[in-house]
Amino acid sequence: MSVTDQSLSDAILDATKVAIERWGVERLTINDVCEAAKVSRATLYRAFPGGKEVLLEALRVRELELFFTTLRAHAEGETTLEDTIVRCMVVATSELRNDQHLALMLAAEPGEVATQLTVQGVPRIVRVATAYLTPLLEPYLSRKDAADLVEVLARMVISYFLAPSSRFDFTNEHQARAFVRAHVPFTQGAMQ
Amino acid sequence: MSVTDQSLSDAILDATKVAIERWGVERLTINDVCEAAKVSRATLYRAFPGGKEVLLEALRVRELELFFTTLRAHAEGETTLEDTIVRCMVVATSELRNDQHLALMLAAEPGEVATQLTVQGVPRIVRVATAYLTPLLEPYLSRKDAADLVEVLARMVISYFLAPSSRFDFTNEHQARAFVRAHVPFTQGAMQ
DNA sequence: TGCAATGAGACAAAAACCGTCTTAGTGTCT
DNA sequence: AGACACTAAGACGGTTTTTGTCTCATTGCA
Repeated sequence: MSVTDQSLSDAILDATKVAIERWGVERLTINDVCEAAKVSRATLYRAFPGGKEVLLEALRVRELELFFTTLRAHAEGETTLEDTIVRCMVVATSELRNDQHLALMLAAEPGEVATQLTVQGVPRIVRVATAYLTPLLEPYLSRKDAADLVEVLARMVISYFLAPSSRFDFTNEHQARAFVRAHVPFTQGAMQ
Repeated sequence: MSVTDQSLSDAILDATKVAIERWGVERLTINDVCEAAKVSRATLYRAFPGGKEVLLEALRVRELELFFTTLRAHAEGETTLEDTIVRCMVVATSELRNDQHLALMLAAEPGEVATQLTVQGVPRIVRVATAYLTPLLEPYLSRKDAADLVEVLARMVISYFLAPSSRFDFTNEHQARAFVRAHVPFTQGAMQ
């Protein structure tokens, strides 16, 4: 039962993603999702009681966790604090640029991304980022320092993603490293 | 007045195109067009009395004529019947592949393209094609033969666009030429 | 000033959408 | 076979969107 539910919910969330990519969140309809998932409306409402809002919220949660799971996997091989941080920044920024993880995480159209991302999205992103990435830094820092650092870095990545700077392009490893050395505590050459 | 009307209508049609590219024809609303055109609803309904249907119909007409105007311009330089035919086929097929002229001409979503294109669209396309392209062939053929040939070729291009063949890819000049020589009357090597 | 064109928005009618519910069908387990 | 869980299909009333029309104030220009 639990397994069936899981795959049904997943299939519906997959379909939601597909439907959003086609119609955009604003024009998304429950029927779109049902058609994409080849599922009746009754079934969808059973899986996600509460309708569209609950569905989108579930999708956001799933995509957000997927995002940070992937990110952590990319950075797990690094062997120093600086390398770990740099890798996280590069991968996170690159993923945000290419994919539309963003639109899915935030369930907002391009125009509203900025608003949603700053006002509503950041706290949750910071929370998940802390939960997923703090362990990566614990070999090098105390738990509290690691958590504090993850939060700061998450905010940095979001800020530079929303408003790119000509000084630092975080998709470029060298520039990301230069940024880290200049501005992140606990790393070589950082301002203390 | 006439000039102003002309540029207003054109601006609205341009906006319609933009809005369709963003939302798709199915989810297109009049307000989308008004916003894209920065025009009030009253103005739009004054320019296109009858609403969405009239608007889309006007867009189809404009895009269709633009398509064949461009096509004729591409083929006007050729100096033999065969070259003219080949060029038309290559350019037409290529344009259809790349752009979404199709969606605009037919005002239909991908799923419905086939239906619309075969049942409703073909007669009109054939009519416009005949009007625009027949003159290109008149140096080589009688008016009647030219018109008949244009119709057949138009149907060929549409058919091979909808259901591509591994034998003949009309975007490839050599393959198009081979097709013409094998199957089009009045050209060298054709079956009579 | 007078005139043509436009923007803004109110308005009712039509359409789309939502969320719930019933019914009938399907497959599974005992 | 019979009970059970699950689903597709679609009817339903209520809500929101969208449509098309209309009025009125404003703008720009002769």
